[in-house]
Formats: sequence, structure tokens, C-alpha cells
Amino acid sequence: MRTAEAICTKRGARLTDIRRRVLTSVWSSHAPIGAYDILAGLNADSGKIAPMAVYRALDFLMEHGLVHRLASLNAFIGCALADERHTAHFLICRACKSATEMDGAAVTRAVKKTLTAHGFIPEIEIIEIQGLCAHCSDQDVRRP
Amino acid sequence: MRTAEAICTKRGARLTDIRRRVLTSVWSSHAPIGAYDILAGLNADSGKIAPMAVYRALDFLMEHGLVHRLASLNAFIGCALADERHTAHFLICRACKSATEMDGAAVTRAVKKTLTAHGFIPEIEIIEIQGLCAHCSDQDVRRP
DNA sequence: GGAGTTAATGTTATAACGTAACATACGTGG
DNA sequence: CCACGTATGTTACGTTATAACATTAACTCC
Repeated sequence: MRTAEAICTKRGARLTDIRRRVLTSVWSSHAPIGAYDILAGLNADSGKIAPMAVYRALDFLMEHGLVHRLASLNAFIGCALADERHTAHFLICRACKSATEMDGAAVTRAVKKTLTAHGFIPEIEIIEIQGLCAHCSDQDVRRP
Repeated sequence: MRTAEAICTKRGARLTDIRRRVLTSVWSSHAPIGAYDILAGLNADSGKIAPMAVYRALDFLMEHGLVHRLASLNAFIGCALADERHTAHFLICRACKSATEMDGAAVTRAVKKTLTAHGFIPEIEIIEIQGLCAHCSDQDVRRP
């Protein structure tokens, strides 16, 4: 959280009140959280923030790498490695709902190689693997 | 299309009228197509099909590998390799809107390796790379 | 072929996710 | 102070997806 402020000031970006509250909300959820859940959290305490405000804050936070979006869940999650620019690859556990960034080096290499073969110039990489995390697969977790 | 029928009869699955029409609609779009666009296409000719019907048909078609869903676009696309069970990886061109299944062998290997290291058991792999395809990157296509 | 069963579709309503467009406030540098 | 760029407020709407329950069609076993 202090990191977030540091990053923003370093870049001359303003971590305003709403943005800070949205970021806090994202971090305080252990699992990926939807925009409207964030909204509900913010409006529980105080007033009436509109969806727009949340989406704008999320856009800002994503631009600065503080938050990632999980396309397959329509949800958002805090990024622990915000100061290094990177494309995130996620492992999403259907049992405990955790979403952890995986070590993507090998995958990124393989993807890059394949793309070159196709002559494709990448801009956004979405890699989201859903399944069971190590902890949950030890438990007795049946298929959906 | 004949392939689709063959697959369904082989599996004892019923390729009903709606399912057939949805599948045709998906195939007749060169780009990934949204559920409501499919719906509009069907309702252009004849009567009033409800969204539910389309989503149900899409679910069926996906179960049988005849169609894939692109999570990052909320859209659907026909699968050319429907009889082999496979996880599809897509290259999505932002210029021409094409979405082609890439050769995923190397990537799949890398993913599998990384997952093993994490002790993660995969069930669904979503890999969607957005960017510029070979053809469009030859043209003068600027960033968004 | 008719009764019982499962699969598929119809119907209605609503949930969940996301954005356009325009007005207003806020801060910073000249 | 005031002009300009950035951020937020506000309203309304567009898009994507599903819940819940009723009805119809197909299949099967005797």
C-alpha cells in the first residue's frame, strides 16, 4: 500500500481518495473481486458512489500495474509486483477461489516462440489457468 | 457442418434445429461473434428466440467442442478441429478481428511444466493473445 | 401405442457487468 | 486570479448472462 503511493508519486500520478479506497478494497479481498462488489463495499460505509467511479479507478490502477483484471472471471485482483512491468499469468483455484500469479518465464518464452512462427505481434497476453491449487487438491474436492 | 452432425450422432447428442442454426451463425461470421449478435441474426429471419435459447445452444456446442468461447471478448467462434479434444489457444488480431487457433503444443508443454512446479491441477486453460496478425502488421496499422 | 421418463425449448424476469455523455469541482502553474 | 488539464459527479443506458418455472418433444419399456 505504501508501495502504491511510492509508485504513484514517482510517476507523478495522483493516488486520490477513491483510487486509494478501491485499491484497499481489492487488496482486502483474498479472492478476485468484482467491480460491483467493490462498489458495494465502498457504499456500505458512506455515501453513494456510482459504478463509473469504480471502473475509472480500476482503469487507473490497471494502467499503473497495481491491479490486474481476470478476463475469465470479470474480476480484479491486486498485484504484488507492481513496480516491474510484466504480463501476469494466473492460476485460479475453483475450490478456494484463490488466484495466484504464476512464474511465467517459461510460458512467456514458449508463447513468444510460437507467435514468431505465426508472424503475430503480441500486445496483450491473457493466460488464466483454472483448476485446483496444491492445497485444495490435497483435500477431498470433487468436480463441480 | 457435416462434421458437426457426424460428431453428434457418434456421441448420441442431438443437433437440434436451434443448435444447428446457432452453429451456422457462428460459422458464418468470419470474426468471433457475440451471443446477442447471434440472437439478432436468428431473429432477423423468423420469430422471437430468447437469449436463453442461444446461450443454451452455445453451452451444448461448447461441451461438444464445436465452438469455443473467447473470454476476453465475450464472444464465440467455431472450432475447426472439433473431433480432437483440445484446449484452444487463440491469436486475436485487433485490426482485422480474426481469431485463429494457434499451434499450442510448445505452450501447453511449458504451461504443464510450470503447473507441476506449482502443484496445480489444471482443468481449463484460457490463453488468448491479442495483437496484430501477420497480414495486418504488414499494413499501416497504428496503435488504438 | 400409451405411460412414464428424460431432454429440450419456451417464457418471463432480473442479475451482473460495463460505458457514453455531459456537468461540476479541483488543483497547479502562469 | 484565471485558464487549463485532470478528476469526479450524475444520469442514463447498453451489453452480457442466468434463475426459475412452464411446456413441449423424444425416447423407452412394456
